[in-house]
Amino acid sequence: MSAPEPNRFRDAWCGELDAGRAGTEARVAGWVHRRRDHGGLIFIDLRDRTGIVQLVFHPETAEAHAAAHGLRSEHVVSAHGEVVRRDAGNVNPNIPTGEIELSVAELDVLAESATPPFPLDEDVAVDEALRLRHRPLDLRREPMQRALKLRHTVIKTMRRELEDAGFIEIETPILTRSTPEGARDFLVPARMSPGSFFALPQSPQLFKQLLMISGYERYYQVARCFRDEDLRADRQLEFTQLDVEMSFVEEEDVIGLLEGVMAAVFTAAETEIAPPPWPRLSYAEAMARYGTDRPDTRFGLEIAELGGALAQSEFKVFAGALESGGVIRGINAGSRELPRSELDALTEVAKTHGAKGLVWAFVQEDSSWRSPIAKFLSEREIAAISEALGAAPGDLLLIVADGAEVAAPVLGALRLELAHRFDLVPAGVHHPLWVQDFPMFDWDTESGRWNAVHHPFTAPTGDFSDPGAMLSRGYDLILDGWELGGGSIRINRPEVQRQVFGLLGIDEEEAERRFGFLLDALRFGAPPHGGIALGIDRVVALLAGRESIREVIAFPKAASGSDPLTGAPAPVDEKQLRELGIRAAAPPRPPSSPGG
RNA sequence: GGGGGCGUAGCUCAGUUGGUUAGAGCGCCGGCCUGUCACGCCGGAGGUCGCGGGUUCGAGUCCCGUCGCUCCCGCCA
Repeated sequence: MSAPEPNRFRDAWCGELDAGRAGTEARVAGWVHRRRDHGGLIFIDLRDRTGIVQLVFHPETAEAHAAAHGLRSEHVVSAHGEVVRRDAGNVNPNIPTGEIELSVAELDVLAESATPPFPLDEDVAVDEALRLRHRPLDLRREPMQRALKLRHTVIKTMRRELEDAGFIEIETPILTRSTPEGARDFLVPARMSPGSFFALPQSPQLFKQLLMISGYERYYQVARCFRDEDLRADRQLEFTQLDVEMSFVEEEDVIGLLEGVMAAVFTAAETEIAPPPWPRLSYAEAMARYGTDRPDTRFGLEIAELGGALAQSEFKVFAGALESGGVIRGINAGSRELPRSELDALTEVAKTHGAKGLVWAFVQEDSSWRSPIAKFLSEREIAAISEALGAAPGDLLLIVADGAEVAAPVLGALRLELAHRFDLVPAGVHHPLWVQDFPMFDWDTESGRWNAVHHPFTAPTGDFSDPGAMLSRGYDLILDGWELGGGSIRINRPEVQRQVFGLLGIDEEEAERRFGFLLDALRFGAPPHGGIALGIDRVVALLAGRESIREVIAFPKAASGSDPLTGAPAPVDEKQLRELGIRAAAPPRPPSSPGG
């Protein structure tokens, strides 16, 4: 960081004073990080955005010394004095400025601070609700400063890489029309059209496609997106994505571009990652081997297919699953001796994800099983399962028999649970990969129609006469089990777009009403195009090693969807509602306070 | 909407089978201290045990409800 513009508050950064400045005068400003008042000598650790420097107050400089005596945590001061090299015995090797200190001649107290509600000078785990309520203070803490600086670095690098590749950033509307990403929309009542609503964008999807039709060819945007769904550690009501779209491209072009961008981001974040190209996995393979479309491949525990070994089984649970078109799959959890309570806990995990039960078996020295179902299986079947799972004496085997749509996620969840429980994820290792060849449609038994697995603007491959077998030209970027982003080659021919709408049960009239502007634009020469959207919050959280994206967002919502800082959402005046022509069906709940 | 976890001093936590006046460390306030850097020493203040109800001679502890935070399922790419 370059030296600050000199003014009456400061002419140097705390964190950048060094022995080279010894013997010169300097003026610094910042917050009181810690004080050590010896009665005679007073030491103050002064903090600004660059770091910490020690101020020393000698009794001989009576005025400054008296003022220093009254300093408390987080008071804001400006100090002027001489930069002095510390004696060898007084050097503090723990801070970058530990070789020097500022011997203060003049001290200005610019603002006092109430006692902070939680410590800012050490990295202790403080209740998150309290941190969010006092977010401005929380953001002073070093971990948050680091996180937000990293976020800036990530975004800056993304912009630089895309600009170097000829992309331009174009803003798209925040007040727009509901577009079907599948999530619930946030609505904004339109005062000038009573009874009508804007929707906040779930993504700039249609606008970026229109920009391709408009001939910009290479667009990006750091775009805020909104989805009115329940929150999670990796999901907020509003989030930021790097939105990219390009013309005259196919999958390889987009994937190659993004690998370059992400590799540059990792470099900028000083984090190791394998050089591109990164591995590809088909959706079918990801589901079969890892039980999820966003596999964490940093550890093994792959899922194995056991149906072949059990085709003739007389064990009812297995035979029944196979007869009804289901599967039998398992995981070798490795050499573990688990008490009954832990097996029950694993069974609970399986049930949470829809399994009716979980079969466990310990492989004994003679290769026989200790398992509740051992007596129902023939020796040959046991041997075949053990073989398929690569089992050795001491291993714990977990088996699920169910429909594939249940067995896969159950085993996927068990895989993660085992990795977590037994600490199988290697530290400091990152595994990127692409998942491709998603099904284009899936059959929704509830509504009795086809759904778009990605979204209805994704280009399909295959034959419309067999929608269930069609694949999409989509691709997801997965890193360590996090879905960092997804995109696709889009439909650029109106007749294909109409066919997809038709299959989804959207008739001509509805298509015209909801997407007429897109269909119309497609008539005037849409180039082949495709793109991707990367979840920036997730990218930063992953690079920062944080479990939750709240840790890399300056002012996030709590998991309940409210903002503990501002109290949003909050009731509004009756007058505001009248102007908008709307009425609240329920009286607003009074703003709640803890313990209220 | 459903399930799990948490809620005790400003902060982080302990609190036995239900039993007398609810504790510790840090922080805070006061005093002493001229080389500390998690300064040290002495003294002090600080509690609606989230909130409401119940059981009991007696509840931080047991029961019911409720609020808040959080993780997960559903939902959401």
